[in-house]
Amino acid sequence: MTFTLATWNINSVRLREALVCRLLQEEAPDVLCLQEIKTPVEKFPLEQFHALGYRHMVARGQKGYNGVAILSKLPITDVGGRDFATLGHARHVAGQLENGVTIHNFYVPAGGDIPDREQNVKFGQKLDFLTEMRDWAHAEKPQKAILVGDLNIAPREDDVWNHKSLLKIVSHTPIEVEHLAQTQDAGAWVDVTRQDIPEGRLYSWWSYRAADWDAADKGRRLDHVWATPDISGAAHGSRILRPVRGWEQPSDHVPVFASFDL
DNA sequence: ATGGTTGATCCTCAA
Repeated sequence: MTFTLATWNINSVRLREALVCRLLQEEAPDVLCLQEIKTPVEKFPLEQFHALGYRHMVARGQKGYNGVAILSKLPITDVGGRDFATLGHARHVAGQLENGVTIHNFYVPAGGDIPDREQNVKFGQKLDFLTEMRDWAHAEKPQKAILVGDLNIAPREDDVWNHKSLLKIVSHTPIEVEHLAQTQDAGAWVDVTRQDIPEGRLYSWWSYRAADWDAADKGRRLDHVWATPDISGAAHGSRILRPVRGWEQPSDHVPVFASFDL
């Protein structure tokens, strides 16, 4: 059986309910992982997604900020959501499909503007969150697992529009890239997007602040799909849906897709 | 070096 999964930072699911419906209708992923739903779970707009065949969901929400959800056509069991770095934020939820695959959906803290934990508490919290993800992966020894989400780090030189000019910009600093690499190594996670598309620039986010995001094209690859080695060979068909950034009243992130033959 | 935009909620903070 082949299933297709997508991850998308939606930046308010209540405001962009229609955009989610459009993606579900046009692309029909079996599973859609959302970040920054910005709502408590009880106010999540389920009805239209249900009507489109997405009858299953696991989620962690909070009022106004953060929040993660996994919408699925396939039955999915809630297997927990952890409060990494003890921030009291809804930034992780995990679900298990009937084929035994576990999906972890993450929204890693953005980290503020100054890349120094002495001057900026949020940067320290971001690094601590990644360190706890590393320790968790080391202890968990994940198998048949997929980890997706807005990890808020663009690790490679070709994951950003200009490597040199972003070295001191939060999301591409060497210390963040090192923390992300340690998290990835601890779970033996394979970067599925780069397994499928090893060469060339890839972006999944473009700032709202650019006058013309498309022409300027100052993007970063902040959104990731990882898999454990026992199923990474089954992955194929990765895509980043750049045109979604041009939809009406868009999120600043676009969906990242991957398929698995399992 | 600076300012640029968006969303939710409260009149500012986070991204």
